[in-house]
Amino acid sequence: MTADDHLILVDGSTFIFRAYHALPPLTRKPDGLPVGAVSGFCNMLWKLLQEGLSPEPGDEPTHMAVIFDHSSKTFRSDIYPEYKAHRPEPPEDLIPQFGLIREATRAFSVHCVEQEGFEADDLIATYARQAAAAGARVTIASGDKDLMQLIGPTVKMIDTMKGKTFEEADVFEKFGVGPDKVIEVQSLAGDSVDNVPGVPGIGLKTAALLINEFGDLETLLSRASEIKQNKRRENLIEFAEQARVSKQLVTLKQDVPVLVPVDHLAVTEIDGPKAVGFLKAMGFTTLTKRVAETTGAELANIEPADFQVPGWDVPDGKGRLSPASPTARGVAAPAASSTSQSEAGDGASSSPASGSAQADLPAGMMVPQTVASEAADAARNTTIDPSTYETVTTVERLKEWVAEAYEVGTVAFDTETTSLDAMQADLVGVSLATAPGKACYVPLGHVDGEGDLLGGGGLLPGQIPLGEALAVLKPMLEDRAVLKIAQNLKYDWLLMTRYGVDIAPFDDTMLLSYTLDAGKGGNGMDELSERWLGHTPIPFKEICGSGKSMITFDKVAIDKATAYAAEDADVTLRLWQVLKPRLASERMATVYETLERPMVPVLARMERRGISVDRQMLSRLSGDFAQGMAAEEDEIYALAGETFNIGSPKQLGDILFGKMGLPGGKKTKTGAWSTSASVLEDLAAEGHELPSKIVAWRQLSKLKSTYTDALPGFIHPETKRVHTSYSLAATTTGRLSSSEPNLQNIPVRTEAGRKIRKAFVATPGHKLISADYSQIELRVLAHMADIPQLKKAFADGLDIHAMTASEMFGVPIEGMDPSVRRRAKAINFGIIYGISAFGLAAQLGIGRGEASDYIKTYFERFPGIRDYMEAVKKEVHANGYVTTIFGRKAHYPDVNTSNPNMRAFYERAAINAPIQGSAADILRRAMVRMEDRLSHSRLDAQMLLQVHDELIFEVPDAQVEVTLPVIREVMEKACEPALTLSVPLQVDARAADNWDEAH
DNA sequence: TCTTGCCCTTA
DNA sequence: GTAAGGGCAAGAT
Repeated sequence: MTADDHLILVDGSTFIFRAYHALPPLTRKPDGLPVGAVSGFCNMLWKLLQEGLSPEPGDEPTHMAVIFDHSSKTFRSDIYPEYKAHRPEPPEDLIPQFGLIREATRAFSVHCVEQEGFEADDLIATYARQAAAAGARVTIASGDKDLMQLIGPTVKMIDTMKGKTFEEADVFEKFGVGPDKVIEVQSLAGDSVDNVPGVPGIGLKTAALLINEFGDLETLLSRASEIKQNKRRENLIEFAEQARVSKQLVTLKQDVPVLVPVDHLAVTEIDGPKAVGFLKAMGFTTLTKRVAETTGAELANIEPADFQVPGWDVPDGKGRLSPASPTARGVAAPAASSTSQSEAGDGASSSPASGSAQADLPAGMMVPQTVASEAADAARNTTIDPSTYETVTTVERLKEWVAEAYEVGTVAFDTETTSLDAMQADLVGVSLATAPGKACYVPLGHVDGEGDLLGGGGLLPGQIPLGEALAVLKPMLEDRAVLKIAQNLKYDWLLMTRYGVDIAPFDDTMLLSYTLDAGKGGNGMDELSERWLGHTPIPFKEICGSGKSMITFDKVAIDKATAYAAEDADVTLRLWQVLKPRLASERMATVYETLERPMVPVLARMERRGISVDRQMLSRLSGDFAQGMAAEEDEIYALAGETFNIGSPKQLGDILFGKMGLPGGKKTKTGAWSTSASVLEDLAAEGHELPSKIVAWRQLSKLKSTYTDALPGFIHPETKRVHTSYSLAATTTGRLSSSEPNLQNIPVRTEAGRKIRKAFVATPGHKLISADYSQIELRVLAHMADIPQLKKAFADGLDIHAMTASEMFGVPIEGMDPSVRRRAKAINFGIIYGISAFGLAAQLGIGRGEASDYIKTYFERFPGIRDYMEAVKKEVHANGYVTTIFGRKAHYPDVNTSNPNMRAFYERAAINAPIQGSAADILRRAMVRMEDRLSHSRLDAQMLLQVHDELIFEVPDAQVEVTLPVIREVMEKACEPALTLSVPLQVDARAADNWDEAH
C-alpha cells in the first residue's frame, strides 16, 4: 500500500442494523425467508460502489473491505464481563440474514473480513493505522461514534445513511476534544448502549471540560483532589478504577494480528453475473435489473445462485421469484375503499410505496433524493449565508421587493415581534424571500437597545414608518396572485389581522411537514432546516439571549436582526420548495388542503375571540381551596407526627413507607416508592387514614395551583378574556393541543373541579353552547372494523356499554347490574387504546388472568375487532405508518424495534391512531365548515373552543334556539360528502350561562 | 437557572 | 392500555 492508495473500510454491523431497523420487514415470496436487512444492505453497498465515497475525481478507492463482528465474545468481556451485556439478542428474523449479508458482500466482489476474538472496530482500527502509516487515505463508512477516535489528517469517517462526513472538526463538535482525546472523554462519560460504566455524574460535556483542563485521564485522576465541586471530586476518586477499565473498553486495538493483510484488500472488478445471480435468488427485482444494466450482465440468462439457508428451500428461479409485497395493505380499506372519497381521495388504500415496483426499497425509508424537483435541489444545494441579506430602509426598496413577489408569484413571509403570544405581540419587522438566498428584512419597530430607564427607547433611524410599510405590504399579502409561504402561519396570520391584514392565499411549511411526516419528529423550523437543508439557522438565543437577561426583538440591533429574520424567510422558502412537491407525489394534497390549511384562519379567529372567565369567582375559589388544604394539612401533620412538604413525593414516601411502615406497592422508574393516587387509594381501602387525606389535599392543591391561581394570569389586559393557543401540529394522531393556558383539561369529573368550569361564562346577553359528539371514537371503530352488532346498536340508539356487557356476559340490558356495565365500559375504552391484559387489570382492579379472560370473551363475541387490530399491526410493521378514514398518516418509525415492550407500545399506539385520528379529522371538517354555515344562516354564534369531541360557542340569547340545530347538523354531517359512515354520528348540544351547565 | 421526575387534569 | 399540557420538588449547573 502506498501514499496514492485509498482504503475504504465498511463497518458491516452498522450497515446491518441500520438496514434492519430503518426498513419494514420483507420476506422472500416462495418460502418466507426474511430478507429485509439483506435488501437494505445490498442497496447501500451498491450505492457505495456506484457513487464511491469521495466526490473528488482521482480519489476512487483502491482498496475496500466490509468488516464484520465475528462473535460477541472478545477480549473486552474478559476485562469487564458486563461489557455490552445489556445488548438484547438480535431479533429472530435477523439471524438468518447475517450469513446472507456476507454472501451478498462476496457476490458484489467485495472483501469480507472478520476475525475471532476481535470486534469489527478493532480490525478497522488496525487496517486504518496500517494504511495511514503507509500514507494512504482511509475512509471509514460507519455510524458508530466509537470509531471517531481513529479520525486524523488522512482518515475520515462517513455516515452514508445520513450522508454526513466527519473530519477532525466534527469530532470536536461531538466530543469537545480532538480525535486523540476521544477515548479519554469516553472513559469518563461512559456509554449506556455498550454498558461502559464511566464515572457517575459525568456526561459528555463535563468530561470534555475536564480533559481540556487536565489533558488526559491519568493526569486528571492523579490530580482529582484539586476539583472544586464536591460530588464530582468524590466520584472521580471513588470510581477512578472504573474509569481506567472504561478506557480499556473504549480504546480500539490497533495491532490486531490480522489474518488478511491490508494489501490483499485491493478492489477487484465486479463480477456481474455473480451479483445478478445472488440478487435473483433473493428476489430483489428492481436492484437485479439495475445491477444487470450497469454491469452488462445478461439478465435473462442468469440462473439464481444456488446456496443453502438452513430451514429455507432454494427457490427454483423460474420466474416465480418476485419481491414480497407488504401483506397488510388496506387495513382500513373496507371502509375507505367501499365508500366514495371525492374530497379525500388519497385514502388508506393508496400508499405510493406499496404499489410501486420498488418493493426492495420499501416504504418508510427516507429517501429525500427521490422526491427532489429541480427547485428542491436548488433549495438544498445553494448555500445559506445570512451576511448577504438586504435590510430594507426605504419605501422605494420595499416596493421593489413587493414587485419582485408579484413577478415570482410566491414569497416567503415572516414577522418579528416582541412576544411569542400573538395576542400581545407588537410588530417589529417583517422579512421576505423570493428565491433561495434572496431575502430581506424590513425593520419597522426597532428601538435603542442601550436605553435604560433614563434615555433611549426611541425608534432607531433608517426604518420605514409602520403605516407606510403596511400600506405597501397589505395589497400584496391579500392578493390572490401571490402565494404567501410561512412557517406556523397561524401566529403571523393572527398578528397581522390585528394590524388589519388578512393574509391569503398561503402555504404553511409546518403543516406541510406535519401532513407528510407526522410522527417522524418535530415540525419546528430549526428541526426541519436541519433535516431537509442540512443547515442550522441562527438560534434565537444567540440574538435575544435567554432566561432573565432575554431581550425583546425590538431591542436587537438591526444588522443582527436582518441576518436572523431574513434567514428565517429564506429557510422557509427552501423548505417549501422541498416539501410542497412531495404533497402530490405522496398523494397527501387533499389531506393538506381539506384538513390542515383551512384550519389556520379558523383557529386564529377562535384564539382571537377568547373566552370570558369570572376572575372574582376564581379568586374566591382559590381561597376556599386554600382553607380546605390548611384543614387537611393539620390532620396530615398530626397523623404523620411531624410537618413535612406534602407536595414532595420523596418526603411523603419516607413518611408513609419508612416512618409509618405501610406496605409499599409500585415503584417508580427511578426505584422510589410510588405515591400515586392509585397506590394511596389502595392503602385507604385497607383502612389507613393518612393516604386518603393526602389524596384530598392533592386534589385541592392541583385545582388551586393549576387553575384558580394560574388562569387569572392569562386574562388579556385589553380584551379581559382568556386566549388559548392551539397547536395544529403537536400530536401524531391529528388532534389539536391547547396551551398557555391549556383549555382542554379544565376539570369536570369532581364537584370541586366543576366549580372552576362554572367560572367560564358567557358575556352578558349571551349564552355558551356546548356541543359534543357522543361516543365518536367507538362509532368510528364500528365503521372502520365493520362490526355488525356495534353498527346496529348505534343505529338503534342503544346504550353501547350495556349492549357490550349484554353480548359478553349474556345478561339482558334491562335491569343490568351497574358493575357489569362498568366492566364493559372499561373494555370498550381498552379496545380503543389497543387493549392489554395488564392495562385492563389495572383499570378494573382485577387479576391479569381474569382480565385476559374478558378480552378473550370480547374477541369471541366481536371477532371483527380482533381482525382489525391484527391488520393494523401488520400494516404498521410493513409501512411504518397507519392512516385515518380521511387519509391522514400517523408514522411510527421505530415500531420494528427488537425491544418487545417498546414494540407492543407502538402497536397499541398504531391501533389507537386511526380511531383517535379519524375522530379528529371529523372535528376538523366540522370546524372548517362551521363559520360559513352560521353566517349563511345569518347567525352570530362565535366558535370559541375545541376540546377533542366538543365545540364551545358564544351565542346571543335570542338566537340560541335557532343556532342549536345548525351546529348539530354541521357536526353530524361532517363526513359528507367525502364519506358516508355506516354509523350515525350523534351530537348533544346545550346552552347555559356557564360552561359547566352547558356541558 | 435549567432539566428531570412525579403526579394530575382532560378527551 | 391511547393522546395531550403543566405545576412543583429536587438535583445539577
